[in-house]
Amino acid sequence: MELPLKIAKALGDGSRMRVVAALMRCNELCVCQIVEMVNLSTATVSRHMSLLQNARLVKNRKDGRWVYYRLSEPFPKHLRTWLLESLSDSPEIAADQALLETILSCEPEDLCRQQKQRRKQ
Amino acid sequence: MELPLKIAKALGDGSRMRVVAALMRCNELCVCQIVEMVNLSTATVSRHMSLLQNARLVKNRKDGRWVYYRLSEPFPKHLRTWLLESLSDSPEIAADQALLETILSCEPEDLCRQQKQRRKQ
DNA sequence: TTTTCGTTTAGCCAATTAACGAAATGAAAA
DNA sequence: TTTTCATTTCGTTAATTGGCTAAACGAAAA
Repeated sequence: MELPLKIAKALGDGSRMRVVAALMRCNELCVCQIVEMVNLSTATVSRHMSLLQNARLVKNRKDGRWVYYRLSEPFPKHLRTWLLESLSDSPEIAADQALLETILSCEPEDLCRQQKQRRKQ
Repeated sequence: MELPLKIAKALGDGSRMRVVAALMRCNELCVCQIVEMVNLSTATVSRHMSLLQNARLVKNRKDGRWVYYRLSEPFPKHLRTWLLESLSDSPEIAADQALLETILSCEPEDLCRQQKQRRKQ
């Protein structure tokens, strides 16, 4: 029961469910992109991601200074289907999706620069 | 996202996951039978069950003084499949299953009487 | 109606979790 | 090597959750 319980706990938080939903469509996202989407501090997002990783729902890949997250392979198939179905009509997820298109249209470097600017204000 | 999030939170507790797993095999269980299985106070079990009901994972039926819980109809199909798969090799769930056979072999009335006895000790 | 009794709700406390800012890490750039 | 900078870890605080006992509820029995 340990792993399925970890998985349920991992999905039992709004921000983490939004990230998983985003990764089901996005292939991969780096931390700063996720920060931009969920609007939480980098530290908080990092902790959320390590929880998701601990539940084996995501894995990461380092590219230079950036860390990219994507869904784990294999991601539990039926869990994925349930999530897709039950989140298909969620306005929050749809809004995230729209926001992500903007986020993905610029380079992570630019995103980080913008976030740094905002922090100074 | 509200309902799927409620569902994930509801499943994100060991006792509640055990109850759902039990109900996937058992058709229905009354509160005192669940108390016997998870070994928590009646009040705590009742609170867990109302959480599961609020996530629409279970529904109840009153029969005299007893309240029986069963999985909701419809229970999310793919979620059920994921749970069955991922819990199939869980020793805790197997132990619960064995315990349930004993529990189900006596009438709820007897079970309640025994529990009351134990409380007096 | 009054009593009984299985279940639920209320009130409280301890443990867990989620958030942040600050400090540490570690890899690329200078 | 030293600096830079995205990310992670640490330390703290506020909010949430899970547990209990006691009180309330509500239906059946007396």
